[in-house]
Amino acid sequence: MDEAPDMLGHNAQTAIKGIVERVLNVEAEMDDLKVDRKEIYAEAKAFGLDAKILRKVVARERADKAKLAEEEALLDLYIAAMLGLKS
Amino acid sequence: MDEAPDMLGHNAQTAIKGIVERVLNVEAEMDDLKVDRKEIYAEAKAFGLDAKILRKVVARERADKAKLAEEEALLDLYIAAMLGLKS
Amino acid sequence: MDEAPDMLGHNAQTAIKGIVERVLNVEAEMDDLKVDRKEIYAEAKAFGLDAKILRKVVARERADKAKLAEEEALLDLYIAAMLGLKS
Amino acid sequence: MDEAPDMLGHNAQTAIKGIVERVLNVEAEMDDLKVDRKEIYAEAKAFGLDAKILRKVVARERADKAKLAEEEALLDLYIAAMLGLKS
DNA sequence: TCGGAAATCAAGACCC
DNA sequence: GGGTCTTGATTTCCGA
Repeated sequence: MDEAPDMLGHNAQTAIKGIVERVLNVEAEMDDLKVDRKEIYAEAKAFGLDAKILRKVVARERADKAKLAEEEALLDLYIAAMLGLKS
Repeated sequence: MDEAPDMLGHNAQTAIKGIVERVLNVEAEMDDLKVDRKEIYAEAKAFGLDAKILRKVVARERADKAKLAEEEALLDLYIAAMLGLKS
Repeated sequence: MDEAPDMLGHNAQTAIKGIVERVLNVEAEMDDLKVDRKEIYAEAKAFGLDAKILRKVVARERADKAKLAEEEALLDLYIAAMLGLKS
Repeated sequence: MDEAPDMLGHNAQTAIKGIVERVLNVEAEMDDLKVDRKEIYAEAKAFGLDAKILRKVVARERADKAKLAEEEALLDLYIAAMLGLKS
């Protein structure tokens, strides 16, 4: 099961190999970050903080930021529309 | 949960703020990586590759690597068990 | 969620009652099996075996079996992809 | 990695094999039950019921039953204690 | 766009 | 009670 089926062109094989490699690298970095986050929460817990609550706070912050970004985008859209009306 | 929010000491407040900030930073990096990965798959698709299969391949690679790590752990466990038999 | 509980028709009430009853029965059986499993491990421990390792062995067996099923699925995927290339 | 380490006695090997086999059987039955439960919820959904709410109902029922059993046990304890006082 | 399938994330259960 | 691991919920992604 490990031999490459040579019905695929070399180009395709190379491309696949490259793609898989790059994704693996990205996911490895993501794993590292997950470890980091876990450590932060562990640290918080050791400090006497409730991780569960902290997660909620973080989630809320993220939602707020997303909302701001969305409003920003909407604003841009309005501006573009107004500018379009002028022309 | 039994005390009002504003009864938290300054230390706690500072700690919470710091924790949340750090987690937000880490998660922002994770979001970037997710974007990267998505772009890689999009690129692959544009190249004519099947993203679904690529995901499977990546998953298998990761599983293989995880399995290796697990073998290590199991081996350690065996060793510990054998040493335990001696005592 | 927008209507008061007692506005449910009799059909719905009967259905809910039946569903819940059946799930409870199934989960009761699952609880029994959990007890069985626990007893088996207790027995093994009494025999001088390390339950922790036994769990690992069981997990590995299950993973192996799952892997076989996954191979099938992956193969199907490959076949589908190849057939797709024809069209 | 598949050859049995013959440092284990035949008794132990047989015992391990039997234990693992029995646990696997029990877990296979548990898997079947999980499938059953999933099907019941799917059926409920097809009937127009909200699976999430149903899960909460089931959980509450289970908690109630557990509480009853606990009270029952406590009652038995009291009875035993009273009988003990007589003797 | 909707609906199901898959990945990610949080919560609960279980063992020690 | 603490840590780990399974399980359930949420979100995301792809195809019809």
